[in-house]
Amino acid sequence: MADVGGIAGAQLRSFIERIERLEEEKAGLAADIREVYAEAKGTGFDAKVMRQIIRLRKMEQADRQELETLLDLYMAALGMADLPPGDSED
Amino acid sequence: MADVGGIAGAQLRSFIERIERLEEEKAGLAADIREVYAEAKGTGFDAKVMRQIIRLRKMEQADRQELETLLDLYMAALGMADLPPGDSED
Amino acid sequence: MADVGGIAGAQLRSFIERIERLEEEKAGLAADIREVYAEAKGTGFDAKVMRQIIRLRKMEQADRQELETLLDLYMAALGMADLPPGDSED
Amino acid sequence: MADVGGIAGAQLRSFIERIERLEEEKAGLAADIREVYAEAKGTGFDAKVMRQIIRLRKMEQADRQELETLLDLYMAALGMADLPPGDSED
DNA sequence: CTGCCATTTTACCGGC
DNA sequence: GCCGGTAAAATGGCAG
Repeated sequence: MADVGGIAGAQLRSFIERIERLEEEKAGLAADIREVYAEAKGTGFDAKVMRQIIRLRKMEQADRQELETLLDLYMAALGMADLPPGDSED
Repeated sequence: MADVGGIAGAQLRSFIERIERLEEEKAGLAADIREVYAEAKGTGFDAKVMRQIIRLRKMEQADRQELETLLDLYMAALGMADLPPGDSED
Repeated sequence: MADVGGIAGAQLRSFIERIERLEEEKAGLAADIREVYAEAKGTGFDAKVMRQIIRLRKMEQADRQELETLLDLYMAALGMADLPPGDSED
Repeated sequence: MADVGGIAGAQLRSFIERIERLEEEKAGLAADIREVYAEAKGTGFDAKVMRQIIRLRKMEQADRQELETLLDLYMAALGMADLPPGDSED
């Protein structure tokens, strides 16, 4: 610990408050998201399915990134420069 | 689902994208929070202690909320109004 | 998985069954709890209020725990032992 | 509410304590279950897969019960007595 | 049958 | 780099 009861106390307090503020904003966004789900539900969509879709899209994106990372690795290993995106073929 | 292949597709897409956007912002805030922890750590504070403090503060606040809820419940059970001031209802 | 189709199958089955057994008991207790709530309701108590009280008590207890944890963390950070009494160490 | 501050208080306390006791036991079982998962993990099994299996088995069992319930309904509708299991015909 | 709450499960983050 | 614990998300159950 830095300095119990000294100047560090004020600094710690500052850090804590910054974090709490950010967490509040985060909670606000979570609330917004819930609202959107609710609205979608009101329009006849099933939230559970929607969540699945979003999860899937995220994973596909992650896979894509992983693939690109792997590609970069291979290319680096081969001594080839980074080709512009959109030119990869399978 | 509302209408597979119909106009609902566009609507669903819109909902999904709104959510994804919000989630992105949320992830951004999470990153910010991590940064603050890192900065604090760099100044000599222990993240574990900080998290504990924040958790404790949140719980104290939650306790307060719980107590109020309990009070409201009791008052409702006793047939007392506890309406917010200025809120008239017919 | 350890060994598909080998002896591991029996082992897995054993784990699964142990868990299922425990879950059954757990479900039994949940049923018991529901019964108590029902009985209380029959005596004129409001389950919602009861739940709130129980939640509050649990949180107060949790707060206590958190405070102790925090204290331990501080003491550890300050290099103080906080060993249980009677626990000698060389 | 029954009687704020009267004899009901003792009764309420009793109910609360019974519930808290049961919840404690329930928590104990949850801990046991976690232990089994841990043990299984130590033997090389993946907890996530195990959970999936257990969920599946439960659903199958639920389906079976649903089927039996449905069968009972049909039989009742047909004015037929409860036949011993294994004697169902379509 | 809808909304709320508890529980459970998954994902993340820090420690060893 | 993995593991353990901790926080968030999500699912399921319950009351109204």
